[in-house]
Amino acid sequence: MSGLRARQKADRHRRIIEAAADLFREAGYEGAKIETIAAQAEVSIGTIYNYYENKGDILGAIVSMEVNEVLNAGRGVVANPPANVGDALDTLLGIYIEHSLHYLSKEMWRQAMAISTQLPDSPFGQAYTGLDRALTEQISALIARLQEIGLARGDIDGPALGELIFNNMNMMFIEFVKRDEARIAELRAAIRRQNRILVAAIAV
Amino acid sequence: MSGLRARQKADRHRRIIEAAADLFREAGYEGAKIETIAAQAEVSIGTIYNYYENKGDILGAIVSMEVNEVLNAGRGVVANPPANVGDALDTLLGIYIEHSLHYLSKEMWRQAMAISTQLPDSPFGQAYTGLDRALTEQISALIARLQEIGLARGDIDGPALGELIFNNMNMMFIEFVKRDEARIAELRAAIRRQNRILVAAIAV
DNA sequence: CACAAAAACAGAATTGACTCAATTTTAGAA
DNA sequence: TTCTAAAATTGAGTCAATTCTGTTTTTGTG
Repeated sequence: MSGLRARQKADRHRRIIEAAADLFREAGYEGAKIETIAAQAEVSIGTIYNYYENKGDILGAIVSMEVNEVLNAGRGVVANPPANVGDALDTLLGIYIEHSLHYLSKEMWRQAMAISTQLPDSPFGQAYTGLDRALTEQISALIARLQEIGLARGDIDGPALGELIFNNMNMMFIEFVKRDEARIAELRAAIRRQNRILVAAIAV
Repeated sequence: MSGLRARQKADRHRRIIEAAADLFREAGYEGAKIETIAAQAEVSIGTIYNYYENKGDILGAIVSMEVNEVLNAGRGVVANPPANVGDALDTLLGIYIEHSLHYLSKEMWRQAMAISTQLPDSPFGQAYTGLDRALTEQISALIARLQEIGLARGDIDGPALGELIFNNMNMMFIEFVKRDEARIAELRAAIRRQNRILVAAIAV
């Protein structure tokens, strides 16, 4: 039952993603033609569209892998947070940001974000919304953890705060990927400055 | 010197924008073909591209008008803010949000936002970044005003707070336009809930 | 008023994402 | 092993944004 067909399918998925990732890196998202991806993956154009609804979904598959890695890395911080609110937030958001350009270029991020708002109901659009939610929840989980430990005030609206922090970081990240010359260190510093207001309000 | 050519130019700009706005409303952004816009504006396809770099820039011109109206409306609130921090913020952000769907549909917003991150260096991409900045600064100006009046603590980092509030609202607005069934009232309520944390931290 | 240069216009040609009807491959029943 | 239905693949064709090149209009000068 797990026969040939399933194996070929998985293999073709892999070949398409690999070819696309290579070409996106080399030529950029716009520069990578479906025709070229198909050729490099040794499948036809039609097959690509059998596996992915549109070009954006191919990029989406790559972005999802990246974000899932980030979520994974974040778990460690939530389980074992630094001993004060400011550092805990900075560490978690730092992981998100530092990881972000490992596999994806700024251009790829720009495209991915654009597609996710342009086609919110496409497979990737929905997946992306889910990833955002997962990140938001991880931040909320960190806050809940800090409240448990007694590092953050218990009367704070944790979920709302998590959204606030994620939304702000995400918007800052969008502006960051829009400017090629923007540096990660500056991004982190700016976010720290903004979060300082919150940290002051919620630290015990 | 201000002769025929300049007048024709202004007239063609107007005709293109009007035709595009009509068609975007009727058929949606994707559904509106450049060919049709050109026909309705009584110019050729080539001429449209002489006036706008790409389809997105046409939408951009419409969005810019809308946001400028919103900025204008916001000035009144900054000049004469409600007598407490929570209401002042709610009133200003309320104006932004309530105005937002006057001329633009959610689909048009989705496209506009997507384009602004996809092509940050296109004329519209840059304009959009400028508009975001102007909105952020207006929020910061409101905070400064509240600090002057003595309604907000003077030791708060106003500019950073302005960014935080704008970024959060903007991200919430993006999620709002991504879901057709989302309602303005719910959006405002969610933002109020998030801002409550900030209001508690900065109100005198 | 002519006329040359500059600016604007026009629309056919190009390009690249995506579709679709025909063909090939696989699964599994007889 | 043979056969048939279902699943998957293929690539030529479609569609719409954008480009490009030749033509027309405007401007300012002699």
